[in-house]
Amino acid sequence: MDIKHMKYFVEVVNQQGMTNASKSLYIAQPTISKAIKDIEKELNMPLFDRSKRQLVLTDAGSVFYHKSKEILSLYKDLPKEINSLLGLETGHISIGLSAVMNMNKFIHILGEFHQQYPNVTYNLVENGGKMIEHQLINDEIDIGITTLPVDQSIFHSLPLYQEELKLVLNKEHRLAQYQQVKMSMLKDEDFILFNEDFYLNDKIIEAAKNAGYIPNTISKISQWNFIENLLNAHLGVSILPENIVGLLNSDFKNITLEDPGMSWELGVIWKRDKYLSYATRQWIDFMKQRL
DNA sequence: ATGCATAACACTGGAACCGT
DNA sequence: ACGGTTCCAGTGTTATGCAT
Repeated sequence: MDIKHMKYFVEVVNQQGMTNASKSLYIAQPTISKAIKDIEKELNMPLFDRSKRQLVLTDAGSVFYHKSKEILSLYKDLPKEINSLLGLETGHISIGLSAVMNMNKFIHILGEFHQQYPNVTYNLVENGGKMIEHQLINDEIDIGITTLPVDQSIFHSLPLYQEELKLVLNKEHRLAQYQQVKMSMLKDEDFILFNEDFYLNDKIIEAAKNAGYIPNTISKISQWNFIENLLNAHLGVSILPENIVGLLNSDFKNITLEDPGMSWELGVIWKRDKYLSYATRQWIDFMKQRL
């Protein structure tokens, strides 16, 4: 059994079948079949339940899958590790960014990190908090920036900053004259919310429920800058973190919400029990120093 | 029809051997 | 010591069988 066996096995699981795996790996199906048999022979236990139409992982197969992924990840990062020992400090970091955050703060820190480690490259992906957690669990990204708290048994976290959530509406709106508003006063309003991938969405719906109603959602978006157009068109009101409010056109009115708990905290999170590349570890250390 | 397993065969690279 | 040849194990392919 070697790295190649593990690579084939992981691909069979990922592609949900040997035939699909053979296609994605550009090799013949029997090669895969034989490789899986070889592993099973060496381990002396089946990795798949073949009695069903589709291959199903056995308990042993599940353990082998997760361990193989770890080993393949270690193997992939080996050249980078060696480079870091030689002082070349190269690497690549995939970062999932909350689509509801002020990017300027983050980009500034990234810029400073780049000065120190110019050979490190990045993949920046914008998403909702739930999707970021999902991507971290599936090892699709190395680091996420999202809402805290997170499940501490799955993730490590580092708080970034806390901010208030503000009601944002058109200046001509009937509530625009108020300095402070309660959620209960928004009972008859149409809400422009984020989609279900966003924890902000959950928070707003929960606050509305606490105030005794289910918010009437007129539109669900995945990019905060769409809100500007929808507010301009008098389509409804929205609730946004104050850092995002600061980026909006000044023609909108933002109002403090009196209800308790209308704030949130953003933080850096990464998966527990996962091997982190040299570049990723440096990035986390750098963030810790900066914060 | 589709997907996995098996058999037979081809190709490749390394080890062993041999002649110069 | 060096270079050429042979052998063999490992890894892949195609063809085909079998189960669902």
